[in-house]
Amino acid sequence: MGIIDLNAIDGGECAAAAEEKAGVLCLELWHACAGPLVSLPRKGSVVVYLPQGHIEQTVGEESRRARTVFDAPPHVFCRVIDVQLRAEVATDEVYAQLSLVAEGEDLEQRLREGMTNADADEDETDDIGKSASLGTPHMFCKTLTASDTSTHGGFSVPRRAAEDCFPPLDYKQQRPSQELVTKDLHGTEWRFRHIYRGQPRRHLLTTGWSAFVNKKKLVSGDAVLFMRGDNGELRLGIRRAAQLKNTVHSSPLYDQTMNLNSLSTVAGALSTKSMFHILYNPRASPSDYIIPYWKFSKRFNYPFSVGMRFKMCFETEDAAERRCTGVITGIGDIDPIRWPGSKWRCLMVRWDDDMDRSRTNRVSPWEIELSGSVSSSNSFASISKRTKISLPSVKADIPVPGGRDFSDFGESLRFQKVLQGQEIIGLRTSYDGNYASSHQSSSDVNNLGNGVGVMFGNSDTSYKSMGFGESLQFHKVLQGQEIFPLEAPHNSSPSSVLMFQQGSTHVPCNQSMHGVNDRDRVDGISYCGSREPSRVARTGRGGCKLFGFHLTNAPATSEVELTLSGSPLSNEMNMEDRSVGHSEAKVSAVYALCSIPI
Amino acid sequence: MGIIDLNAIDGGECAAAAEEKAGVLCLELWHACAGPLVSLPRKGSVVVYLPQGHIEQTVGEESRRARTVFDAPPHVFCRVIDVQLRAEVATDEVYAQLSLVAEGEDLEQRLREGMTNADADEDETDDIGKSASLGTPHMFCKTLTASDTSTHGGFSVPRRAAEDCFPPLDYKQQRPSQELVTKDLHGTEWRFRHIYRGQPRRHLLTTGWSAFVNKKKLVSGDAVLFMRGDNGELRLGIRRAAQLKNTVHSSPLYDQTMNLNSLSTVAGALSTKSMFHILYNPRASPSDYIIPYWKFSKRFNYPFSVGMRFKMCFETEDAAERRCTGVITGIGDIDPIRWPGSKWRCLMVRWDDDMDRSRTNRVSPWEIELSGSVSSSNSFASISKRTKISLPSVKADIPVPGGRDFSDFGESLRFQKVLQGQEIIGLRTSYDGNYASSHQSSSDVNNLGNGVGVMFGNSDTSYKSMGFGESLQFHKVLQGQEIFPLEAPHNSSPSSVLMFQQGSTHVPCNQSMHGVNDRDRVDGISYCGSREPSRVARTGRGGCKLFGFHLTNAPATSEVELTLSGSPLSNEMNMEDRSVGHSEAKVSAVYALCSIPI
DNA sequence: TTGTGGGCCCATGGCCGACAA
DNA sequence: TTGTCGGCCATGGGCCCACAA
Repeated sequence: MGIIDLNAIDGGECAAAAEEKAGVLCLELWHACAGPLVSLPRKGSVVVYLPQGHIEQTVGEESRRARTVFDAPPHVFCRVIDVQLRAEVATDEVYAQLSLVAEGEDLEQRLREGMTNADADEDETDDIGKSASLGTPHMFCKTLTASDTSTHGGFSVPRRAAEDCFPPLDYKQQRPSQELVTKDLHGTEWRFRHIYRGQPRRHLLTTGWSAFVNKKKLVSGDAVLFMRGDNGELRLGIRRAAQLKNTVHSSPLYDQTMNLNSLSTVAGALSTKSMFHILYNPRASPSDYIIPYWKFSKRFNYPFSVGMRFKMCFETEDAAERRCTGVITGIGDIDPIRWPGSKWRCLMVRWDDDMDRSRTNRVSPWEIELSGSVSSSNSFASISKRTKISLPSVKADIPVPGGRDFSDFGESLRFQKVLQGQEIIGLRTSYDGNYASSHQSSSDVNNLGNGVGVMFGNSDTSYKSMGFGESLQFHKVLQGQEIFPLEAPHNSSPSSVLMFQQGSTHVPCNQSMHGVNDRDRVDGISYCGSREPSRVARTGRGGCKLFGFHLTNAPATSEVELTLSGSPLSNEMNMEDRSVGHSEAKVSAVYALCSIPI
Repeated sequence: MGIIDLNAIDGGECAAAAEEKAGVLCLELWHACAGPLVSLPRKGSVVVYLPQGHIEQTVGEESRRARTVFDAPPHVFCRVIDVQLRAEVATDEVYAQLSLVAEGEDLEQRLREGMTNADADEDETDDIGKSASLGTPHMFCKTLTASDTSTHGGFSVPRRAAEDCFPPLDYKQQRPSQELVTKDLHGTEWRFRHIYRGQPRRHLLTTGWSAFVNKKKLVSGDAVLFMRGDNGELRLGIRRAAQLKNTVHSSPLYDQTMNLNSLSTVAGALSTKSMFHILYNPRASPSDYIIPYWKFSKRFNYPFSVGMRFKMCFETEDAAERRCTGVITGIGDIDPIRWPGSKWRCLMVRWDDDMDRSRTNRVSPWEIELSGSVSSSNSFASISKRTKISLPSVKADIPVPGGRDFSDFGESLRFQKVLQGQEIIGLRTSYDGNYASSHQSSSDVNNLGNGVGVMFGNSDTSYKSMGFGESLQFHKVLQGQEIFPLEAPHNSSPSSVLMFQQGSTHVPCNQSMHGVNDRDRVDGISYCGSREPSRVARTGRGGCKLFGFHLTNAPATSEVELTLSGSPLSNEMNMEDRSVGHSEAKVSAVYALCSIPI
């Protein structure tokens, strides 16, 4: 099985005309699967690449490493050399491989000088797929019901959809039926029995449907797309419900790390202005980190201020577009230490309809439209009238003297006060001891515990050092469980000790086990520390001690690296990890911090 | 599920006495699964480590790299710091993690001076497991029949085995039954319904058995072991039939590369005399590369000569020991370039019973016992009488002046004449061009083609340089196909050009795709070049050109690294490899050469 | 003594219309 | 118009003994 070239629209490379047509169909299918909100940049156009967002969406070891070595500006202007449409073999998830080359700084200079319209062509996004799909309306998308995915029955085809997309049946027959031959994004063939029966009569897919559901691991809530080309060829795609996409190995990240440029390679390519590749999954995250130049430049110097109202489009669960409104509650870099001046999700917002609690409270300027005045520049008088909440405005670019200090963000940033203030002081300690040398090496660990620690604090206090003599008791660390977020203590005293606590806001976190095959993969681990909020608990005998942990300042996600020590035989630790067979184990996890209340 | 510490025999670290007992049981179980021929060195003893054999058993990228950088003597004397018994999570395959430290050269010096009995204790192997299992005969091992593994029925327990290992049943009842609770090497619990029924009555495992077979992916021919500890606790293990163990990811090699010291790290540790770890699977290969010192030293300077007869033990398919006899047909280093003076599989042999064609025709001196005179040193007079074939004896240690020349091995080594003569002259060229820069970089490729090349030849000729202007036409490169061995030309002219040719001796070769998950893994590729033996063919348009290849002198295996160039859209190349999406692809493969006739 | 196969029961998959939202 | 349910049948898993090697 090979990966079908979804990009044959360019022609030239593809000799056979039939294949080219299939390519066009695939291109449409790709966009259909990607959803209405996804648009890709055109080949040859200029985009803005935000490494910050790229790292944020990259999970695991690769991201961890990149976060420390990535020394690139927050906004990189790139020329799009090539756009390749792809689909995950395992999940059918669509993604694009973008080949980019960093542009010279003159372009950026022009932008900073206010020449925002230079080289800005609003039409530069790749709307081929969209317009093409408008030209061929023989497509439908249905969110699967419980009955559709049950083993008990088949797939109920909406009448309009069947009449539109499937070859017509002879309705004069008692139970007209036919066999549908379809191909997915990979070119794999799927055959279904299409029958028109029942009382009242309806279109159903029976034989073959169950196998499809099983193979694609579809669950109710996922959506299937059927698409008929002009030549009558049927294609089908799937669009999964937003769910656990965080299986590292089923995501394009895998390729990213293994076969293409790793993040560190990207960093190198940026500095040398050579080409690099990005596997870009626009559905993986609501915030894009590849932005058309015109879109970015229009917003770069826009005078946002707290209180402004705005609109923003989301994709609803049934893959439809939905407009939401909200108000800007704060402005400020999400990571002023590492990415000062970045616009990546620099706007803090509150939504008018708070029904969806999980929605992000940080957006990037180019994601939103200002209410009332969409494209014009300075007509926010009307916006000011609507302002209901008055919060102190914060200057966007915060100076970072010495690279280690940072300013007070004001009250509007209070919710991230503690966590963003954390910084690493050389804690990346790997202890590869073993039975033979563990005793002599334990002194090193103790040194680490006493001397080095995580520095944290905020502008109200000086840095506090937390030693590592403290240890956490680890309870069951079992396969399939989830990792809980690091929570700040409930009392806001700056001297409180960070702790691991079982919380309600848990983020399914796939531990990145480098190259582990599917059978052995650790899908998630869970741990919880003391339940008392004030102080971490000392472990008794047998448990695993926390010898160190490590926090980074990456936006909206943080990372903890635990060095555990303890007998794997103990009841208090049990982990599907071969390295636990040794006396030490290291656990690295990345999880979101953005939803932590303080 | 965690990895049970199988090594609790040491005590001390493990607090609970019950767990310690379980550890003892696991140790026995480990040895039972490993088979009767496997013995591990004792902690603290001295062994001889043969990097050559280690590399030979390590497949893939890691081995490829190690083969070029490993700059260690062929025999390294090491102190065993620790021995950890392990079992593969995926396959239950047993292996051991050995922690070794290279000893000073004085020990080796003593050996070379003939003090073969110094520090040589024949009792130094770890026979705890064996003797313990002799002390607890409550164990049985049964090779699974078709009925045992069928979904139709359960597991038929041999009567003696059931009476020996299982708790007694009340035979007065109509159909006595009980539930057996067993644990495997990982501590995972398996419950079976044990019933005594049928006409005639017999012991059966019914409920639970099928799940076990499915989960462990047992097939008929595999064997299961049941073992009852003194406390009545039941353990079970499996011993798979020799089969496709060549799934890279299911082998301990994975850990080797990822979590522990890689081979290159071992090379470093050897030079600095620091500790290194080896994941040692004694069942993976018939030849051990970790040898007890006494065993090695007894044979190191032994005056082997062609014609000597010997005995050797093998494990038969039903896990029993079997003695085979043969005659030495030649003596010589398997790789005089890289490992001069190595004793690793330096004896060429012919077996008396040629029923098993696949048996190796090279053995190491310590693997065999000389017929008639086993332990005494110089009584090979009787052996000489038996000599039937007279071949010229070859001196074992061949001088390698300048590190690049080599001597004629004599007629007995003729079969490896051409291939062993090859050597690399700095060919490891990786071309990571891309669309943007491929044109300007092509000159580099041409430079490579004209200037650098593989040097090959033998003692009869001077070195011949083969340029890389030549190119091979690649036909279908498809998933699932196999790679064919590199064959020397059929005419023995030393100026012949090495070529890729479709041959009868193909070796299933797993391409090592670093960290690829199971679905995407390239299981094998095939290629064939021109069918005319004298000259490689020039490719026409569209095909893939061979820009370079690379041969190493590793024993019994060789390696070719191909740098391909060509459009992946062309009909002549199609590969399940995403990197082919670029203009270049690199293919690396390792395969055996030992069975190539010339 | 034990490997294989047939008999039998039952759980599940899967196709159907009934019914109602 | 279409989601869910009960009816119904086919298939296969799994427990039983018969028979024979």
